[in-house]
Amino acid sequence: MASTRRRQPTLDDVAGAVGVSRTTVSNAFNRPDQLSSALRDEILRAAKRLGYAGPDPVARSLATKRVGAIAFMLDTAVSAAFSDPALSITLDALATAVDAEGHALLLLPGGDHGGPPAGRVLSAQADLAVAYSLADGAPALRAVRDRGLPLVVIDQPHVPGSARVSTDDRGGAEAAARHLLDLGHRRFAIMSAQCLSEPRGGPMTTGEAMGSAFRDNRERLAGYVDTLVAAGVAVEQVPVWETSGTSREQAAQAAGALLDREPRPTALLCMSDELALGALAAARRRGLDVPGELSVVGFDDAPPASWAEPALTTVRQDLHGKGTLAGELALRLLAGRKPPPPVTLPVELVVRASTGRAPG
Amino acid sequence: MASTRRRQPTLDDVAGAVGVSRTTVSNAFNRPDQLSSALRDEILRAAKRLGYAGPDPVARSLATKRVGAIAFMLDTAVSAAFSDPALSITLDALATAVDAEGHALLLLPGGDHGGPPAGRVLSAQADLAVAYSLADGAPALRAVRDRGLPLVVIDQPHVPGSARVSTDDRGGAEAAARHLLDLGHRRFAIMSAQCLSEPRGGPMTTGEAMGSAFRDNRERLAGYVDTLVAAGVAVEQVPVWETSGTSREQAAQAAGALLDREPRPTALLCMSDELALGALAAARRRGLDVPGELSVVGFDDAPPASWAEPALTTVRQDLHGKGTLAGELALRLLAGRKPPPPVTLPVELVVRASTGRAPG
DNA sequence: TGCGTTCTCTGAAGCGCTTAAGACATGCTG
DNA sequence: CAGCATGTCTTAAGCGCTTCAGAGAACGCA
Repeated sequence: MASTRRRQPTLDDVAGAVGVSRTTVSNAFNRPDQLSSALRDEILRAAKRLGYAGPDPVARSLATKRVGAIAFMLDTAVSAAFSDPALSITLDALATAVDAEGHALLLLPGGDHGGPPAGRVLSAQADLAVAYSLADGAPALRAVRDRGLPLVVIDQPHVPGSARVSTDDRGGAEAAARHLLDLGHRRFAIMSAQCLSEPRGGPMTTGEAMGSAFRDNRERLAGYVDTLVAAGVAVEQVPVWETSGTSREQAAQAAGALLDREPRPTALLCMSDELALGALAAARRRGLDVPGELSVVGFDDAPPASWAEPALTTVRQDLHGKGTLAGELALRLLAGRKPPPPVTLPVELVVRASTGRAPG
Repeated sequence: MASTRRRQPTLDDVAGAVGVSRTTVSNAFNRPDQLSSALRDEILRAAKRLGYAGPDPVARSLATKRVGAIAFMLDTAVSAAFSDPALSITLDALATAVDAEGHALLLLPGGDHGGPPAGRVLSAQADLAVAYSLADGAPALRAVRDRGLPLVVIDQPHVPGSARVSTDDRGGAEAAARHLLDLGHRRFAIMSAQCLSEPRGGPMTTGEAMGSAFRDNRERLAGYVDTLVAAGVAVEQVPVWETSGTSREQAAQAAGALLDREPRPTALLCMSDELALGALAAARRRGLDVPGELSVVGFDDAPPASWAEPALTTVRQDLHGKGTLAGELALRLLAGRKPPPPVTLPVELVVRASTGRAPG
């Protein structure tokens, strides 16, 4: 295509130049033990002279039925992905794990329906797909199945035939809510990231929120709500706010809306650290003392949680371990082995400085 | 391979089932105008019935000589990439730009020599490569050339035949240094990220630092040093510290080492916001008032710079624009057009609260 | 009616590589 | 010296798809 790129030499060119068969040249690159080292050297020299950089990856893949890449499917745009430390860490661990076996990551960012467009998935050059927190019923998942690609899902409902790793979202949320109840709080508000496949932004009822297309959302919400209900909190009075995006600024705006309500909540349950950090910013702007007048708890325990001022009370999950495990599962499926039973990773409440006794 | 994955049907299977030629089935998927819509519907129905999800991407690529992916080559591991907001933003903008034309990003993380291993590049399934701040002479660059892949370089020395976009690193550094000189500072220290291909961590002379394998490092350093020298500062007295990694904690440690020296510097020139934010943390731990006792300036103006406490004085570059431009250049090369002359994007000093008059 | 178009569909040649199977010469064993 | 293993290289059949160059039939127009 590129006019500047003139035709690259092929195996046949090298074979012709040296006067051997194409197979021998292929072996020179792939199976050095299959030919005399003298001939091999000659072939490699000729290749270099002709500007042959080695077997064409695409042609090789067609012949071997192996690409050497793993498709990573996100719900969000790449931007949101990278600005979310929780995802970054998981992705990194995954990349490291599969890199060891020579697999690179092909990024398939989200489109409009809670995941990448099906067309992208169908034409992706990959041996396996990893789905990270896609919306239920995302078209991408169907496309993966149609193609017969092995699949690893992270923080999503189980897909038959695929490997799965997820987090004890509900347990973590319960622990967070219980912690605040123990501190005497009774007026709560909940901050949620995007709930529905079609993001909206703004207040919603707990009922609406429970209809979230995202499993981790539903689980965390259920953990909060069940715990509050069990403690006798009138949950229909608990406002839930969906942020309009994932940036910290958007989180701050959402938190502001919640904090400007009367009566003002004394405790904010946030479904991620980024939301919680936005809430801290909103509180600061209003001159609200945290934790004196407002307690905030996050989820994930990503690095910024401990840098924050005040340091964030949050639910720790092993992000790195999650990614590593997902990578190992991927390698396992690629090796032709069966997916093991789904794994749920434990969480742990980390109490820091952003939560305190309820005021008054 | 995967024993669970049974043979997927091919174009021929569909053609056989419908009783048409393979070409016609191909056309049904790729060029709907080449056949009657009745037949097309029948073919699509048959495909669905047989579980044929569309043309195999690899085979299609072999025939069309087009993959639909762009290799993104990093110096660092994926982790560092994602924890660096400057890179995240650039990468996102790039991804968005090329996504519009149907290209996904293939991530090639760094190995040991200032970029991904050559072997990974040679076997990467991509139509074009983007190099982001690789070390000079990284093997990956040679591999790209050997393969005859089009190349876009970001923040790197120009490579003949490739497109290039970079930042006015030197100008930005000069502005930062001048700002501090104007505030009366005379005792400086410089914090640098990884300088050499082989990271070391620790103090280094400005001479060593100028031998950095990374162009942006050299340029920023030169900007600082030239400006200080021109103002009569004894530059051999200015300590330079290379951090041992890119995390904020590592930056804080490096800054701590600098702040514990006697006489303590009153101004810290940091080659990135992340380093500067680490420095703020180190100052806080030591009870140093910023900007009363210490001024800190960063580079990049990524979002966390303005959230910081105190908000960071820094050199703004248009990270999003840089990524978008790189993406456009990539598309341009893919369209077979010639690379335009290298572009250098302007920068701008943003004065916030982390810099003030020199104490005393 | 005759002839050039247009519409549909087919044949066949690749794209560049891997790999099973086999040819041939050589060395080794008993 | 027969017989067998070993080492070296070749032949040829794919991998699954795209696309150029037609073949026929149906159609329009003068």
